[in-house]
Amino acid sequence: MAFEEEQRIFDDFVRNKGLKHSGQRRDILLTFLKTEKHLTADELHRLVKKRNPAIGTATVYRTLRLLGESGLCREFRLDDGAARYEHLYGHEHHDHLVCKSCGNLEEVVDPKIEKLQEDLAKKHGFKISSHKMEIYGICRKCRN
Amino acid sequence: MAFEEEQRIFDDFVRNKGLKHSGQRRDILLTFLKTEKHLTADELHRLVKKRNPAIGTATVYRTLRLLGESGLCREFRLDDGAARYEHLYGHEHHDHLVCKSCGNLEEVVDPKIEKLQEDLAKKHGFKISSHKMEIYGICRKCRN
DNA sequence: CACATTAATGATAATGATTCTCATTATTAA
DNA sequence: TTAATAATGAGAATCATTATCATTAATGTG
Ligand SMILES: [Mn+2]
Ligand SMILES: [Mn+2]
Ligand SMILES: [Zn+2]
Ligand SMILES: [Zn+2]
Repeated sequence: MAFEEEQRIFDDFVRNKGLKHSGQRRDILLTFLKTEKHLTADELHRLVKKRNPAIGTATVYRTLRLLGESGLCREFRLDDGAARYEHLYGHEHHDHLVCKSCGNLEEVVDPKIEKLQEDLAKKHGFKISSHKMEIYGICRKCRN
Repeated sequence: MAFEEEQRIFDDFVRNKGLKHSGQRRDILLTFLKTEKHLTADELHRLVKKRNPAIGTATVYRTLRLLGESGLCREFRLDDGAARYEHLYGHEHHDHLVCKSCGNLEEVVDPKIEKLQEDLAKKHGFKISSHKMEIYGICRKCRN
């Protein structure tokens, strides 16, 4: 089984917090790790239920919060409102090209833009803690 | 009374759509125009009720949609989930510096960043329809 | 292993934002 | 003034997410 590194991180996190392990948490973690998609809690829940049909909504949300706290995942939201989750561990910061046709998210980074964002903030006396940039449009595939 | 231009745009829009005028719509429009803040529907509703206490929630949402369709306002959402509305007519595209301490939004534009965003999309064969960029952190005032 | 302690779970209720439904009222053009 | 029809507001419905709580499972100890 892969993801030993991530599993170890989560195990350590759980132990250090005085929490307990559970089959549900393991199922959710592995299902999350197995996809590189940007899933909503509901989409992840559907996937996890293939592995363990009894898992409840609340447990998915609760575990997602723990994954966030342990540094394994990151929550963000597009303009559609629902929260989405993506891998954080071993993934550099990046922004997204969001296709309004197929819904796919392409991950991109432009160091020049990142630099200019810092300059822009500095010029306004603003201390950055994070930023987000999304470009909406039609992806190459969908344009044919 | 100011905002003649915006009022004419809205009147034309209503007429061309075969809709009707109403005191409520006028109250909501004027209240919206009078602030330069980035309000949620609920915040706007509170303000409008000072002018007309009987106005209902649904009417605020319905009118906000019409303002959007007529080009007078733009909906967007920060990472907190709730939709916010800002003036669109007579306002250039801009991005936001979002202060996590006082909640203030500062409007900014950097033509160099805008240009690099286009280049970035082009490089990926992506056809842009819009984009959003938000920088989160602490504003000058809040840093003391 | 048996037990006590305490965290985890899942069903379900609750919440907050937004939309829908519908009976009533207001606007408009004739 | 009237007939046609759009607009309104109250409240129900919806959707994503969180809270509550009785029950179950995990953990450390003897
Ligand atoms: Mn991503
Ligand atoms: Mn703005
Ligand atoms: Zn696409
Ligand atoms: Zn501030």
